[in-house]
Amino acid sequence: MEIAPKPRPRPRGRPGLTEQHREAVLQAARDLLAADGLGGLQARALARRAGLSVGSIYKLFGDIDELVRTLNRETHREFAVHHRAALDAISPDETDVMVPLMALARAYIDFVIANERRWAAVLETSQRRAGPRPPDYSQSENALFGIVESVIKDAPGFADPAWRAKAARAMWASVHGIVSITLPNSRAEDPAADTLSQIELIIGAVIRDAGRRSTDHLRQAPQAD
Amino acid sequence: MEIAPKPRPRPRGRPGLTEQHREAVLQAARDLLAADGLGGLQARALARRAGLSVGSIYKLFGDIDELVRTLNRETHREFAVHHRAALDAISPDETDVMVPLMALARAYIDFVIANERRWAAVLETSQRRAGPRPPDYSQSENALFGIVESVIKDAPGFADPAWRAKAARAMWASVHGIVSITLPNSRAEDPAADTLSQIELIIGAVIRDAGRRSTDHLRQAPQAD
DNA sequence: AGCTAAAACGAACGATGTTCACAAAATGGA
DNA sequence: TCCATTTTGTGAACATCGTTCGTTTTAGCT
Repeated sequence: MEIAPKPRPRPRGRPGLTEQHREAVLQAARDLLAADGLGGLQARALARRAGLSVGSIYKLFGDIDELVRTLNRETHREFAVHHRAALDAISPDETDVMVPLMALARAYIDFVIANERRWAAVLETSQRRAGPRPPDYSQSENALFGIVESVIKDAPGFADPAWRAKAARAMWASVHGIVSITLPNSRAEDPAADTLSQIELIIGAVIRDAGRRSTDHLRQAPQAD
Repeated sequence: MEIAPKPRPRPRGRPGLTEQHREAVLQAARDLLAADGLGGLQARALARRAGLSVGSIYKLFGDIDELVRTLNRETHREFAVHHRAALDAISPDETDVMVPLMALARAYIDFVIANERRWAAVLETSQRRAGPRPPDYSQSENALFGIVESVIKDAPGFADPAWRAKAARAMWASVHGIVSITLPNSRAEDPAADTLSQIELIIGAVIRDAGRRSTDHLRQAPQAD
């Protein structure tokens, strides 16, 4: 006797909010975020654009912060996919570590430019919090650090795993700093060019320095401090 | 005949708000910012703590944003003074560039730790704006970049002024990135240690790389791109 | 004192996030 | 078919913001 796959009878009362309703709110939120930034995500505006009442927004998401967190999770996912794609586009027999590293940097810049307000929302919400960071951001950060770590794994001077992890974190925190300071302030015709060139200066120095330290004097592996 | 030094007669009506009143509001604002962050700077709370009415806050500052800008200017000034003091504490016949650079990094970290919410307020307000950055932040940034530039002026590999300027900006944007990512996330007993060590990795690599490039092959000075 | 000018005061307005008593909607039994 | 019942979306109402502006207070002058 086969057990029926739970053809649960419809519940008693008024039909509830469906997944489509949730998606309608999310789409309204995406539009408003892209148009007006975090400040555009207001309960009444969302309800109107999604064709629902204010109360339903709260039934679906608890509060506006939770809706913002949902959008930020989306942004993080796309961010990760975007970087993986940039890496995958590189020839597997490429030997110069700078090539994948700069491809990642370029991907970072492109993503920030193409998703200006969404990325700003991620940074703002991850910064305002007092306590521990929301897991999303840390997780996404760690994922990116992990990618960098794997890229430099076979480069000369990055043999020690602990040191490699530290270098990966330091390099990508630097990229984050350069992007977030240089990109919004640039009033050049090509804002990415200056940013990219500063990144190359830093990353190039770290890679060359590690390589020299591992081959110049053969007596020891690179050490922190 | 000497012109009397303007002993202007008191104006007619009710006595206006004095500089003391303005300072009372600022002190209330400083307290609330340190205690509750930017969200604590509310018109009614400020008025109560300063012993004034809500309307007076607006007479004195126009709006809350202007009050926040005033506080941020203060923070920027102290930030600059703090860094200059850290530099001045270094022996003038110190020859290793890493010494003043790491002293600046340490000063940066110490300031962020000692002025957590004030610094967060500076970053938040400089980030949320759509148009050009407020002049304060850019000015303070440029001042710090200028200090770094002057520190590396005589280091080997930084002869070219344009390249030196770029390196200074890139290095200090990196420091900013490392501090803002590593410091809030660290749950080690000494959060500054990890941050400082990552900074040393980056700055050390850039300084050594520039030095090697200028002495190893004597044919040319370091070039960007 | 009374008059007048100046300016602080704070009630009131509009906009916001959030809640909750109510009304709407769907099912099951008569 | 109708109504009782249950479930749940609705939106008016509430609390709290930033901000304004008519009113009240205060001082100087006659």
